[in-house]
Amino acid sequence: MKNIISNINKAFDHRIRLGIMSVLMVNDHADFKTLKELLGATDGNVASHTKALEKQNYIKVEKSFIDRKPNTKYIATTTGRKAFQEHLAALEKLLNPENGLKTKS
Amino acid sequence: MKNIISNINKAFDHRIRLGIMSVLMVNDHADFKTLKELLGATDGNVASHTKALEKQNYIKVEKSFIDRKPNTKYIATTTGRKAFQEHLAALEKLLNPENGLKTKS
DNA sequence: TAGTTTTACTTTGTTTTTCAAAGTACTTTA
DNA sequence: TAAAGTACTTTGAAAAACAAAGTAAAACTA
Repeated sequence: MKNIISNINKAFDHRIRLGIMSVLMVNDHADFKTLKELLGATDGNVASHTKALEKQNYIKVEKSFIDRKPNTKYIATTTGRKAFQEHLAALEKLLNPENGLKTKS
Repeated sequence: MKNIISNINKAFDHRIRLGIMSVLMVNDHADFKTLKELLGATDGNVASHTKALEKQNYIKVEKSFIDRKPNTKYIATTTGRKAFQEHLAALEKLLNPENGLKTKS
């Protein structure tokens, strides 16, 4: 490890994306509206952050019609779950005071 | 709490700022060069992220000369320490799977 | 059944943030 | 005293974030 933040994943460096992943880790899927409400985000915000995670292959999208209305369902991919867990491990390591951050005694 | 990310502090939403605060939580101070090396960041990057934290009154800066060379020392303020600890609490709460993120049984 | 509102998103363009290269002001070394 | 190094700061381009506006179909309303 070259530096103390090298294992922190840039893709999860934003609270909305962190929130999306957290939701998708405990639920096998969540739809657009659910994410929007849980995160208190605007439509455009949910759209762009989910798109960013999709681009990285961390989540996938399934579009269908439920009750004749369009429904967009987001699901964390295996890659995404793995990446997120590694991110959490990196966070824990960084934030744990007993981890060599002290520069002098 | 209106939504699951409302207690996550936007000011710490970036890995470099997270790293700076982590370092300043365990060390009573750190200078420019130390932060730069620990974080593996560029000069401009350290400058702008410390400035952002300074603007929020989360860290303060002390400038002096050591061995006739300019030295910039960063110190976490009481406000900053408090804000960071609250941020960590919010993160833990969000990331703990047993915290009401499940939308259905 | 024509018009209005709502739902479920997507697109757009502005604003904000991030970033590293270049700049500054010294000090040190040759 | 010229060149190189140190310790930052400034700058401006590039990328990201954001919410307002747009779209399209459904549902309600008169």
